[in-house]
Amino acid sequence: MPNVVTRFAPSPTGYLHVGGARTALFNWLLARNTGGRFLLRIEDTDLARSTEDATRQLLEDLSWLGLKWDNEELVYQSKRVDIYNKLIDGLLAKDLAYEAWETPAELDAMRQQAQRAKRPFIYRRRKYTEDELKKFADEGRKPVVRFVMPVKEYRFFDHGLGKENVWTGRESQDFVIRKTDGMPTYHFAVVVDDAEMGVTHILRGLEHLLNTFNHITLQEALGYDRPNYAHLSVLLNPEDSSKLSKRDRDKRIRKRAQEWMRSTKKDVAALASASTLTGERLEEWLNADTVQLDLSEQPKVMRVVGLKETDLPEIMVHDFRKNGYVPEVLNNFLALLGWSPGGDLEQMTMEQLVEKFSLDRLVSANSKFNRDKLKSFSTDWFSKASPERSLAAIKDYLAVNPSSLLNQANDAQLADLLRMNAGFHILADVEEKSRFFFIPDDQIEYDTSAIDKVLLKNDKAGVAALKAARDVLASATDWSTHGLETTVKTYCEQSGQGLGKVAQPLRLAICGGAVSPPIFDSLAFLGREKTLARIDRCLSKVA
RNA sequence: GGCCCCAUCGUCUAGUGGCCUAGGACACCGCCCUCUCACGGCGGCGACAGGGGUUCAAAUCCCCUUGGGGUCACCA
Repeated sequence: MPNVVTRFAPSPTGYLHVGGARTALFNWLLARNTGGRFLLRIEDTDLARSTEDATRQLLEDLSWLGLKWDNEELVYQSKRVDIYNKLIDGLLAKDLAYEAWETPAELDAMRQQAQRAKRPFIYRRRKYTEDELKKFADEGRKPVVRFVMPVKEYRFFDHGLGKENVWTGRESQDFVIRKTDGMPTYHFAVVVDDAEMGVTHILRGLEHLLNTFNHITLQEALGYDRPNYAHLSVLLNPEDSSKLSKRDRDKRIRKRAQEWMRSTKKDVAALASASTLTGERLEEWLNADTVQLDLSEQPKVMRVVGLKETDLPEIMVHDFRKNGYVPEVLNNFLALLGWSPGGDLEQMTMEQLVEKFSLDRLVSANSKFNRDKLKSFSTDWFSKASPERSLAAIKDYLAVNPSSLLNQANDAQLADLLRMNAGFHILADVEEKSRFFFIPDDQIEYDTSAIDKVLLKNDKAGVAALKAARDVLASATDWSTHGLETTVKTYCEQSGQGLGKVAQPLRLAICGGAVSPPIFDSLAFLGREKTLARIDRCLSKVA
């Protein structure tokens, strides 16, 4: 396959959705596999929705994934309006397109009428009388331009489905190619740009399957070659098989907020004062699925109802990054959704993915996005990654999590934390298990059920063990992981106790709970002074 | 609802007419390891949606049914 050119053409609506990331990845892989080019184009013809900030976020995610595009100059459709208009004027001159004057409201009424009559709404060309045209002009109406779709059979070969797609064209209608604001529609711009950029292969979501009939017809009218098409299966939510959507995170928060109000018997006013949002705003949000909290409001509610960032379903590439996934893992996992290298091979490097990728191994059935499997890929990846790569990963994680306490750690300490947490799934797990190191000694909060179980049970056996262990540690000469292990284990043997009887009280004293990295690593990392201070504070709490 | 696409364990998938008593991975369950949580090791549970054909032979080809998804914008 010589001279393959693929492209990714997102509309800038913020951070990159994983579905979009997979589309970008497949296009990138095909280009790399064939020695071709991968181009990036920004589809910003919807002026109301496109912002510079959104474009920046999109490029940030794409770069983070490592999907480098080959065009130095980004193509922005909004800057190419003159080109589209010239071509549209050409179609108008050839009568392959025409001006249509219905307002959105009128079209809406026509659709409703069709629906009531139980027939599909199909827009076909109609003649306007002189009077009508004069009336529209007097009203100051602006026309759209519609493309004449011939009523005939359409067909194209789909490399994703591996079959020819046929459409009778009975429902084909004259679709809009220029909006009243003078911008081309997606259908027009996409066809022109793909042709002008020399795109040979278009890999896109299955939701575009029917659009393809419009696009190939436009190509014929404009005299363009037809590119190769491959439509990719849709990524679905594992819970309800709905399409993976940004709203899923908001949905999760709303559900939890409702549970919280029910179980604590609190009302909206209580939630409002605790979260500092207005009751009005919360009321509106709680009662309508269509209303979403914005990114600054979400954390306020989450804190009150006890939701962590990692409890929310990751949807945007940025979400995965913030939770401590690494691009190699996300790419690997995404590649396996709707494609397979064959056989039992699953975990692959980017180089292997590039080498193995081919269109004839695309899988046509929709796939559910299984985060458990992604997480296990991450676990495996970190267990094999070099210390240097892992260190770079956690520094990137901390860069997008500026409020993390681990930002206080230097590189050597971060490397140490990664080592002692070996076996972790994602970097957010390292953070969760290590943040206690960086909390001031007098702000450690003790988990009451852990105190009962570890210290108070059996007539305060744990308290006695902790006191004894304090003395042993206070006189320890070697405060290294290994030295502490020798000291404490020797003490345990001499006093005839299992290590667990001593380690758990110590763990509770230094971190406030029953879970931490291995105890000797933890003690060594904390240091003698802080360790003893925390033990003393813990003992005074239970006294 | 019309039109279109799809269909192997709960999930991602291998399978391209005989190598299939259907393989792997995740999840789940049990045992082992163990200073906690994890990691790890060993084992287990678990699928060709249903019905008709074609063929010596069907998970694989064809048809119907059922189920799931997509799409019906001056959004992309």
